[in-house]
Amino acid sequence: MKVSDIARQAGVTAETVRHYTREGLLTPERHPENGYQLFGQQELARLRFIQRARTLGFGVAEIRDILEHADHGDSPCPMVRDLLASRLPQIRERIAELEALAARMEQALAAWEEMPDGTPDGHSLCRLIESFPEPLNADVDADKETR
Amino acid sequence: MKVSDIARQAGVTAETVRHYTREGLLTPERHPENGYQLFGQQELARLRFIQRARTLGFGVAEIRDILEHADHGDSPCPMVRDLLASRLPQIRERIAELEALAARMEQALAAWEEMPDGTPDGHSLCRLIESFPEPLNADVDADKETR
DNA sequence: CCTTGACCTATGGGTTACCCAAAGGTTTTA
DNA sequence: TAAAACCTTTGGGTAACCCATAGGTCAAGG
Repeated sequence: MKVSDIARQAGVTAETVRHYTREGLLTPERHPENGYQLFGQQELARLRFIQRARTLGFGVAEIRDILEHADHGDSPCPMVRDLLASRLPQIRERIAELEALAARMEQALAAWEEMPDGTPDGHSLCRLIESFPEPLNADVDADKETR
Repeated sequence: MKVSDIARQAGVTAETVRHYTREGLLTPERHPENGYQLFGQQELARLRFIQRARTLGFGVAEIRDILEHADHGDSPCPMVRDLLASRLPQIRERIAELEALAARMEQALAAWEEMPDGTPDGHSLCRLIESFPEPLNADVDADKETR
């Protein structure tokens, strides 16, 4: 199998496969003559494993560690459980942040229904934004990479 | 006011202020002799405006556009409303993704209570992960940059 | 007056998980 | 056999900062 073959079978792009290979999660053989990467069934299983791990929230570096453990014959399961258990509260926190953000956005949209568009006058740039509560110096960056 | 003064007053780091300055959101004067950045009350107000906009989910590039509109004497309010209205559904979608992720994580943790840690045997790397439903080729990357 | 510590500057690299373009070699197909 | 399709590596982009480095500046105490 070449790159795009395994990619198609797993439902990812060839670029993603190359990315995992660069990161050491996949270790294809090389065709001795043309240098093409050659993947077998084992690599396909590995790729599917990676996908499942990704859907569980594991990062690429973590998956690499998990795979290395397994390749050494060690069970990665305890590590997997620990990672998952420690990550879950962070996800919940993130959800709460986003819900707060959505609530602020809705509140803004609702309030602005009955507020005139003001032309910037040196004291105000956009009342729609300035009428908002001052950030509490801690939740300012509470929505990193939302966009 | 120097960089760290305005930063303190707004509750952000000096690095953040420098970042906004580099991105053109703040345009401090320069001390002619030592090249230090000098901020006045107007810049402080601008910085606070930026913070409010950030808590509403606007990106730095968008805020720059908003500020430029205002600086040209145009009301940025309609733009602000449109941006907000178009972003809200994306936030909701993201929340739904994260909730699905949290549910998968909890389901995994629960199921693994009664599953033995297996040693990798060539057919299985980690059953805890492999016992999971195959990603549907679309939600694989549904949780980008969660970590 | 001078030293020290706190602060300033600009530059460049790191973070995350990929995506994309370019330049050039290879394989497949019509 | 020539074009289409695919392969390779390299390098740059994404978002919003954070951090390290090297070197200049300033305020206060001895």
